[in-house]
Amino acid sequence: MGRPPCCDKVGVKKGPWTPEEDLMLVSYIQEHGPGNWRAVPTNTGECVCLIDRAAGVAGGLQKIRAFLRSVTSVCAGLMRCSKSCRLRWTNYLRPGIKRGNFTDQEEKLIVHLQALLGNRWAAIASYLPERTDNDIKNYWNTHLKKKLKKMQAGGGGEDGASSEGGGGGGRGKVAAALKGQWERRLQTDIHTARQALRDALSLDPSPTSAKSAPEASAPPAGSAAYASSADNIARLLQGWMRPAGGGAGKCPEASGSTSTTATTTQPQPQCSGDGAASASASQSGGAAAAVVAATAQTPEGSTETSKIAGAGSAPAFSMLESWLLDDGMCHGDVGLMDVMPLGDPSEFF
DNA sequence: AAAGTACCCAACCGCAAGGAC
DNA sequence: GGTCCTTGCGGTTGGGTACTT
Repeated sequence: MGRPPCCDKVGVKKGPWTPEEDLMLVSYIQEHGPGNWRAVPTNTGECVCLIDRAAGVAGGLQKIRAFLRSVTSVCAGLMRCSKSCRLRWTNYLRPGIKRGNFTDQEEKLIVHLQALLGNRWAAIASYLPERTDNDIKNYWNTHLKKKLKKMQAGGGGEDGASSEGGGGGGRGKVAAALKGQWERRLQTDIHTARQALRDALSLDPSPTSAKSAPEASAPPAGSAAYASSADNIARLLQGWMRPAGGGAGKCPEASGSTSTTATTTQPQPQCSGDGAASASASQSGGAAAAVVAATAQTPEGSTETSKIAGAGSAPAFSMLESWLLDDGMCHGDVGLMDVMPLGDPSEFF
């Protein structure tokens, strides 16, 4: 048999993405929505027309248009394989992505989930709607793994949750037992698996614990300023405006402040569809923001937008339960971080 | 100041699952 | 039912940057 390569190896560009490539991709997705990645490399030649169409939104588009026209390769479409396009979108460009600076709360949640789910980064990422699996995976490999190792080596073993540590103290055993329990049940019946998940999470539904959300370490859900891809694109645009000094595709301010064109955006209730996205566009006022906001409206983006954090709500167990367990519920309505106050990982188990 | 080393992260690769034909 | 195609996932790598000597 043998699977054919996802694309011709000849003439396919690899390596870091350039700002113009990013914009082409975003423009394409604005028009067609995420998905059908196979068609992206061939169809992205349309992007200049799209940008023309959007030219009235902000003056900055004139510059973008001029820039794109100055790049001869633009009209030939993206010289990228579909896989690369999808990855770039999901890991970097899609709306609602928060980059860098993991909060303590997020850190703990990742540790919890890693203990429960193992290295199923996509599954873990689904509980952190504004983080990508790649981001979480990187963060785990570079920070958390070491941290946990240190803790265990330090004798405390505050968190026996590491999948590698395995041993640890009694708490680690409990965690392992819970994990095993949950997985066994998952294999037998989805309903019992749901119950197992409930058991494993063993949340205290009391209002006191619900109120104990660490407001200092994490912003209130309603006002969480998650960087949208408008910010991401704005950074790219910043890169354009500068002399091409650094490596292509690398944003000088990749983890730093947002540009002047992009203001902080509110969490967008993506599942509800349109309003918030366009609001974000008008707030940002930038060309890329308009492009991105329009992208967020695409109806095909259900799989993408379902990961996007929405407005917070009172951290009630019923909400958490729904969020976690209801297949039909759009996960974009509320992020787990919004409903699940986290304490010490060791307390968790 | 230069060289060496460690760290971080974006991107690639290969595999697997699911759907279409 | 079999084959091919597309998408998603997890592991790994390579290049850039920061830090140390």
